[in-house]
Amino acid sequence: MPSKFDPLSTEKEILKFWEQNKIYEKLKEYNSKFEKKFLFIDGPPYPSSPIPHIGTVWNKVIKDCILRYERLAGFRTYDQPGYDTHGLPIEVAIEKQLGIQKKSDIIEKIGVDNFVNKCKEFALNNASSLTANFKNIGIFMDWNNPYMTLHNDYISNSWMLIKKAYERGLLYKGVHVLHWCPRCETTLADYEVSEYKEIEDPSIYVKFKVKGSENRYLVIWTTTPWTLPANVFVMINKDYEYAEVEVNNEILIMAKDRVSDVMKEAGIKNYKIVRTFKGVELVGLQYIHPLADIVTAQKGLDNYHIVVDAGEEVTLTEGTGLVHSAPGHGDIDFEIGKKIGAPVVMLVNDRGEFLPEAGKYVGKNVRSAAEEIINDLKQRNALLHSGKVVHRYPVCWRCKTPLILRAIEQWFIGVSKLKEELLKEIDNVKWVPDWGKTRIGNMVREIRDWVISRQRFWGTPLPIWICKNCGNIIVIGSRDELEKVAITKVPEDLHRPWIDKVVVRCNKCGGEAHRVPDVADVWFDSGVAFFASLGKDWEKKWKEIGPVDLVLEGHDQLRGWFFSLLRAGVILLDRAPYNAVLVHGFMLDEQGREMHKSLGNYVEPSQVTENEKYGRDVLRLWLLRNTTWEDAKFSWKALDQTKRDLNIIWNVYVFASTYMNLDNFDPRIYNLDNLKQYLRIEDLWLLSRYNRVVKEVKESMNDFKVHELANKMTSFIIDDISRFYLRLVRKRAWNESNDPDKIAMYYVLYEVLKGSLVLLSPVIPFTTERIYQDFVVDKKDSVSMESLPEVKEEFINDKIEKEFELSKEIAEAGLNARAKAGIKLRWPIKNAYVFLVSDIDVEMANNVKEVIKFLLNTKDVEIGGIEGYRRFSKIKATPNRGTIGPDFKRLTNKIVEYIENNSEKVASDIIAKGYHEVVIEGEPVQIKVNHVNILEETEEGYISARFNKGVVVLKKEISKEEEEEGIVRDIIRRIQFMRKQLNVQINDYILLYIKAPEERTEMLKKWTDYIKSETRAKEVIIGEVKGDLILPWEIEDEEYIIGVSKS
RNA sequence: GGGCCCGUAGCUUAGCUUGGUAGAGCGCCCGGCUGAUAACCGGGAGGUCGCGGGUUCAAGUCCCGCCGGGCCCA
Repeated sequence: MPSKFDPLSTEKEILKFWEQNKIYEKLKEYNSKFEKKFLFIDGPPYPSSPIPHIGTVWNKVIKDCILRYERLAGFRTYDQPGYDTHGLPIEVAIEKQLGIQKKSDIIEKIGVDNFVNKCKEFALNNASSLTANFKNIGIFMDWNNPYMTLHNDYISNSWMLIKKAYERGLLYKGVHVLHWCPRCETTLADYEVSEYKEIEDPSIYVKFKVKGSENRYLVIWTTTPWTLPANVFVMINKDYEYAEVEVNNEILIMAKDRVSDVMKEAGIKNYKIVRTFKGVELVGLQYIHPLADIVTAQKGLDNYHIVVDAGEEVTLTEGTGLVHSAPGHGDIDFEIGKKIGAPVVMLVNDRGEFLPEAGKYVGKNVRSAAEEIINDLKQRNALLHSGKVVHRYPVCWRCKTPLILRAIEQWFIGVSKLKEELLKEIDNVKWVPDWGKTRIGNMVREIRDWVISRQRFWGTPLPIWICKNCGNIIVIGSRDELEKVAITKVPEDLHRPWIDKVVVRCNKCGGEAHRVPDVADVWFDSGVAFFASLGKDWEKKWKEIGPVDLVLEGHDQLRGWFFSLLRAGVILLDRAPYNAVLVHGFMLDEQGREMHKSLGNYVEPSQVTENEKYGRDVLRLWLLRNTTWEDAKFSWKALDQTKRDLNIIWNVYVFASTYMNLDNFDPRIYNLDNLKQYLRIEDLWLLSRYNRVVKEVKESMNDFKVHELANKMTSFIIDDISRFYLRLVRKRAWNESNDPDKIAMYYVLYEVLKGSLVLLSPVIPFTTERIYQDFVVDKKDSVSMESLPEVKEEFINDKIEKEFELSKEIAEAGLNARAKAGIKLRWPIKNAYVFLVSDIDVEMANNVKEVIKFLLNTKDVEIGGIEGYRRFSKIKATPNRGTIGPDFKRLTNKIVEYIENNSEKVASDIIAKGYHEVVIEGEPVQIKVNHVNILEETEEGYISARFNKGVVVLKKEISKEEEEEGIVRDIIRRIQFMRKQLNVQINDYILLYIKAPEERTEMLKKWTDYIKSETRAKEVIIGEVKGDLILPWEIEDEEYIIGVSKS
């Protein structure tokens, strides 16, 4: 493998390798033989744009990581991607393309068939482009076989849900007040009302004259004057306090607490509250509608124009405490009106224009008519005040037109009846994280019936036929079923307009039944994915491979897709269709804002993946390291760091590969049992660490915690292997012979690195594939065909890991002491002293004495109890809370304080007798050695560094012998540098010439053998200036001239 | 108005399910080219873990309230 890490060219190479060697196809074939199954259903993205958002890339990379991991884990993995291809996003895009302004133009000018075909083409093109982008970042899914909601098999399968709902008595056509887009001319469900805009609307106070009075008026407030022609009654809260307010000889009735605000807003300064009373007095009061003479629909409504108690639906935060109600244009109005038997007056057509029943306003757009309505009110002395208000108003999620509310007849599935079943089912699902369950639970408690019909073209046609003769409803569950009852040809394409022409024979009267014209809600399309995507014979397939093992999407899908899947699963199968849900966060910009092209903060994935500084795996690793369910902020700095980490990982494999290849090491001819006796303690430590990490990672992945996989594996390779183990074992690789000591090290390293490669392959598949092809000798076609490494519990050794942790802590303190004393690490010292508080720590440190010596670069190390520090120090005691707490409970803080205030006395008693006695709050207390840490201050001539388990002491002064060896090591270092400059290979010999200061010449002659062996020199000639490369070096203020030649 | 999430060193964050003396990277200060890698390695300083209560011998971690920020519903 190349020694230099170059992600961009590596990744292109691997993309080609995968393509040319059909790696995915081979993997699929290989994987299909596994016994256990893992069914994954892809949440279908909208192919509305060919370039994916980084957040979408994160989504795909998480999915890819999990799928790759499940394959390694031995699961037969169902990995079909999906695309959501119907609905308003596509329709609006095509309308724009074709310059269509209104729905009727589609029918009259373009033709529905033509329109539908263009929608289809658009969706397929974008899907194709997205697919290429996903493949490019290494997403191993079945891209030749995506499910698409526009496929006829998918549509045919999906009909079964509606039929099942019908059979269960859940399907109905009914009237509800729903949001309506007058431009798109379709209803929208609540969950599609996701966009709001700041909109200016009229804010008017209107007087409704009390019937039978001369000058008494109910005052109502509205920002939707267009709903006044449809007014049926007025709502109050009977428990509120109301007032009669005298203004210009008129009595205005409103809530007492609203009087001053209303007067202020209306600019009325002269008014008087003449009476206050409970709202109950108003109930049943009749009023006269101010526009009755010009609104046809108001005829016959006199008896309904009364004041009604609506309880807490009426608030005092704004308005007057009297609420004008138009059941045809308001949700709450509708529900209250149903209770009291009031008629539903709905005066607006699909385009947002008034119907003839609106009388004077017929044909006018509801928003445009506001001014005229306000004028008419004024002329009738019914307008108290007219102003403007800017408020957040819902707009169409695709075309941004302000929505209106209309009571309209639509097709519903009565899911509110299934509330208890839904709540029970979410308990049976694993939610990662837990709060996903709490959230969706709250949604279920507030669930409303599912409006599944839409008045558009490009969608799944509702499979509902109604007999023209007798009105019988026929619900069809599949294409096969339709063919059996159709008396006309069933077209290949089940879309509108062709499906509209299919006539069905009525099974009741023999008459002709025609399809209702509606198409289905897009959440219907995605909600049926778990079975509709299985193709023909979905029921048989479901029995084989259902239920879904995992669905995985952003947290917005709790209310969206996860919810629609859940509803569909319970309706169709009486169960949640999935076993587990993983929720991921959103990708934000560096400031925490959402990324949008219009905001100029949008980063395209290719800015990372095609950047020679980074690459695909850098992006993948960084994405996966973020905590999956939390929103993440994009960060170039974090990508820099990730690149560095990947480089270190690469170098670990370069090191291992280089030396193993040099020695022709073949792991297949050895086994661990034979090599066990040659293992050093650091080998055992690495095996312990490795098996522990493998175990932890497997546990993490049981919960699909991919960020823990990514973080633990990279940390293990970088911290444990690169920064620690390789430093310890490097010298073992230099040995020329096939020494078992070296082979043992190679064997352990190979096993660990190979297993690590496999575990990392779901995270960084490009890099691991490249390394795998060079590093692994017993290899398969691809790293992705490997199996997860086994956990060998017998190697997990708490004791060794603690010993090595201790050695690190000792080394850290020792290096600190060196730095304080100004002693370079390269200079060997004769002695270091380590004093530890705990006898157990002393024993452990002695077990890793050789490691400590190496790490400190000392010839010897004296390890002992903390009392040994007395030779160098004065002593003190500090409290150890971890042991005081359990022993003394509530006295703990007092004892801690006592020890701190009597440090030396406590310390000396403990040293002398093993304990210190004191009375605290009347209780005798015996402080023992394990209750404290004994620390001491260092004498002159020595330098120490404390750490929480003890102290490391070094002699400040360097001896002559130590100095000589230090200089030799400095010389050796320069020689290594020059070898590199000459491009001398690791196993090549050199000739060496060294000219030293006169007083060093004799000294150097004593060290020539040492220098030879350390630098791989054939000869060392002292005193001559010669060589292919000659450089002067200044070492300890003296000049040395070193010459190097290849031999 | 209701629900959910987040708050740890100057910056970015791990730790929380399973309570025990708070870790990492960058930045800052001081060192180093001990034959993979200077795109590297080492040491140090720096943290009232948003605030206040509670449970506990012991709380970043569990419970309650508040403050600030974000998302969803209305």
